Amino acid sequence: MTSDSSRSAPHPTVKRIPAYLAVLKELEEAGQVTVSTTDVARRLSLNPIQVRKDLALTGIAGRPKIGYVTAELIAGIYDFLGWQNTKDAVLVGAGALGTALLGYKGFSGYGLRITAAFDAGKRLIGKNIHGRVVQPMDELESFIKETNVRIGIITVPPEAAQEVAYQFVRAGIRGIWNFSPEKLAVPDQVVVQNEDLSAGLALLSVKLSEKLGTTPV
Amino acid sequence: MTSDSSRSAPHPTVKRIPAYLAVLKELEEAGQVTVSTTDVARRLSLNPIQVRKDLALTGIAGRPKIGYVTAELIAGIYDFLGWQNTKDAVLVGAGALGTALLGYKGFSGYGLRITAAFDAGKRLIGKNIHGRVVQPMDELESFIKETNVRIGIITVPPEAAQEVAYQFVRAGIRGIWNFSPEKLAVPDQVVVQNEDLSAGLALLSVKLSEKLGTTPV
DNA sequence: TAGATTGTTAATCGATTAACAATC
DNA sequence: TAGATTGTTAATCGATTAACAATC
Repeated sequence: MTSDSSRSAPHPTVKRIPAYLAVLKELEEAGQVTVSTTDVARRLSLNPIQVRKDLALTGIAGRPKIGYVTAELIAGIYDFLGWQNTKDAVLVGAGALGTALLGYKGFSGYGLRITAAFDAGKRLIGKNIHGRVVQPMDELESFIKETNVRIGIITVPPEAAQEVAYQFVRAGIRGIWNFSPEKLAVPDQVVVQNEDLSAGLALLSVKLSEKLGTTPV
Repeated sequence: MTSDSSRSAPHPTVKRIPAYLAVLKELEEAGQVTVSTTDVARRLSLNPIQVRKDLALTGIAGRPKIGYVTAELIAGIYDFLGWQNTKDAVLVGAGALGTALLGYKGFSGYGLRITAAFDAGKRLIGKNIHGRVVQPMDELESFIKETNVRIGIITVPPEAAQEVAYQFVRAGIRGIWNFSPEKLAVPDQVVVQNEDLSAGLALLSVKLSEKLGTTPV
């Protein structure tokens, strides 16, 4: 055991891991049996030392001069992220964004399967979206309890988000993937991951202004 | 002038700014004429010192004991982000995610207006999505040049993303908002903001494993 | 063997937090 | 006036990068 397992993994590192996974999968498909961090770093415009340190978290060791066994590293990353066992999730809010997520093929590669969709709007209930029939909100809590699902996805308008979060928590959801711009109040034992478009757009705006020389003040 | 305008703004700060904006707008609507960083920080579970330092970037000064004038601070943030003047953008990839973005009402509050949508699929061309008619790819470059739009949004499958980026660059796009998981090669004068679902999901997975006590190794 | 690569320890860098004087 | 709040300077913390020994 190389790393101190009591310290939790640094967030910046965790966020880079999926990019490593994508590159490694590509290289594996191209028949590359071993891979060096120099190579991975170059493909992602990163520092090789950083890549090495990040990948050390998986517990997979490389060999000097040789590098890492591609397949071993891929398996190590799946283990690290817990993506080797597919986890079920429920989605609430079957609007445009919810529909997009329900139709997204890539989640199977990320160990996620959205098993059910719910919505408050009568117009959407009963509609089949990419193989899942939209269910009414008053069935949400019993569904979560019965199927023991632990991940909830929120794609409702901001004013409805907190109420959905309350229902999630009451029913036993432990991880919330929040696509609404609303900050959610949840108890300590529940984790929230916010996907905030406005933060990304703010960064794009500022980087763009800097690049264009139009200091935005 | 308080801050050194030559140093570019720290990314973590820029990403927090929209959250401040949302809180301040809410408070303004509730009739709160002045606001303290203590109050803003509490509502976002942040450190007041950090909020104060972040908001200093806008150049707006507060007054001891009083706080900041809410409206002034809001205006300052709009200025800082360059969101006071709405910027036009083109979107390529009119699938589920593209449709969701085309239908998103919130962008007007972020100074963004998606003026046109393009797609390579004959099935989608001509379709009216939230008021914009999907155009064929061979009209993309001329459209960008004619309308002088500077922001491009990519919501195509990963294998098509780089080619779209090339077309964007040739036509004069300066900022790319990339929703595909593909790393894009672009020249120095073009900025790219990646919205990567897999990074967010990786963080949720790891945080969840830590919380559930199932050390994922 | 020589050179490339790993992996650890140390140094640097940048962001966050603390301390505190100024002030309404 | 006293207390709350700003805003600056200093200290701390954590992540990135550099240096370098080990090794295939």
